[in-house]
Amino acid sequence: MTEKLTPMIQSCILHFGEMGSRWGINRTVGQMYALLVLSKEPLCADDMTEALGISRSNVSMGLKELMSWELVKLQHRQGERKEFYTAPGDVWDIAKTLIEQRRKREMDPTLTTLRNLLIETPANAEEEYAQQRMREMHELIEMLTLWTQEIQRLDSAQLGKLLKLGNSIGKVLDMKDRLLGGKKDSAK
Amino acid sequence: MTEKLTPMIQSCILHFGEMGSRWGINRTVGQMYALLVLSKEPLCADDMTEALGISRSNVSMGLKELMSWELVKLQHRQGERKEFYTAPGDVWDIAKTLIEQRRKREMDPTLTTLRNLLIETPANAEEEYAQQRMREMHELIEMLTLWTQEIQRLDSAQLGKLLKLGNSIGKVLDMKDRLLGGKKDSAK
DNA sequence: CTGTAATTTCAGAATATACTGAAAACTAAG
DNA sequence: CTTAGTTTTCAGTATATTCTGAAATTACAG
Repeated sequence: MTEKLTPMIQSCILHFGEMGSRWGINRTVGQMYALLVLSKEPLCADDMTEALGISRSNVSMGLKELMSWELVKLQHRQGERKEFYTAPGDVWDIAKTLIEQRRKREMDPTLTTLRNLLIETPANAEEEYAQQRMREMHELIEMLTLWTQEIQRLDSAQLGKLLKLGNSIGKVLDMKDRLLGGKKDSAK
Repeated sequence: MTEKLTPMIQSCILHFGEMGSRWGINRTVGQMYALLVLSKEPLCADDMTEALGISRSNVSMGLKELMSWELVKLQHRQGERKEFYTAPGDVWDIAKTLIEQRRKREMDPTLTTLRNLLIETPANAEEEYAQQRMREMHELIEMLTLWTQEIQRLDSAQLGKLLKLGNSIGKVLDMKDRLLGGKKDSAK
């Protein structure tokens, strides 16, 4: 972090670096992405090298990772050999990508594993209990998966509406209760 | 992983170990927790040492971490010096705890940082743009925070209902649209 | 209180992850 | 086809994390 970044922007980049390591991505990749998000203009690899004070090769690997997450867009300029990179302009698009990628990396493999273990016949009482637990986990994770997929469908405009609604989910669930309300107990 | 665990249970434990490292917790802690969740009976530290083939001190540190996440319950048995540990019986309780803890560790600090940066006066056009981005992030993360807090309120029974509803969120959001529908465009 | 079963701590070793510089591999203008 | 600008790869190094055994501490049955 050697160069011409203002303190405000530096702080933000440093923070997302720290947070990055709490998510799957490492510090440097987190910093690179914060830098991209905060920059109005597309940046080339050398810009990032200079701004963050890390090696060119590190930037290259970081970009590779960000690409595999589909978090950056590439810009090819006429008559320029360099590639330029940007983050999507809409923060919600970024969040949706993150949510989807995390689902793919964290939930899908677990669902597969659990499914495979659940088709086995339990050999004893211990395994029977364990399978029951796995069944519950599978059900829950599958539901979370469905939710995240629904969330993918919302575009920014719809999101804006929900935002203005206040604590949307709560209200929306209440509505569900009222609408579906046929069942005699309201379970609250 | 040396002992008397059946292959099925072993596989599950190994998988959650791997996944653990993609979340904040490390492999061993992930394995320990899977072991606890799959065991009907409470386990003591030595049980885990033996089942997972890791050192006693490692188990101790892992338990400390699981306690800090509030993911394990402690059982003190009359006339026994040992402590015994269990995971909550309800998988949804576990998930809620995970969601809440992750919010505390990943979202809250970021909200604080962003808020602090947003009260500063931008020094130039660059900072103005950056602040705009930060404002959007802050708004989005704040909304996600609200959602997770609403989710905390659901108990297992309500969750079961939602589950049976199928792709609940989607339907529920449609309902919202229909209910609130005053606005002339349906934004779909 | 005492003695001992049990847990926790912690310095150092083992392992895993991140980073670098130099060299190889692209790529497109000329 | 050549060549210079640019990106990628990768072996080695630096850093960070995890794990262990031994010692210190705690807790409780007697």
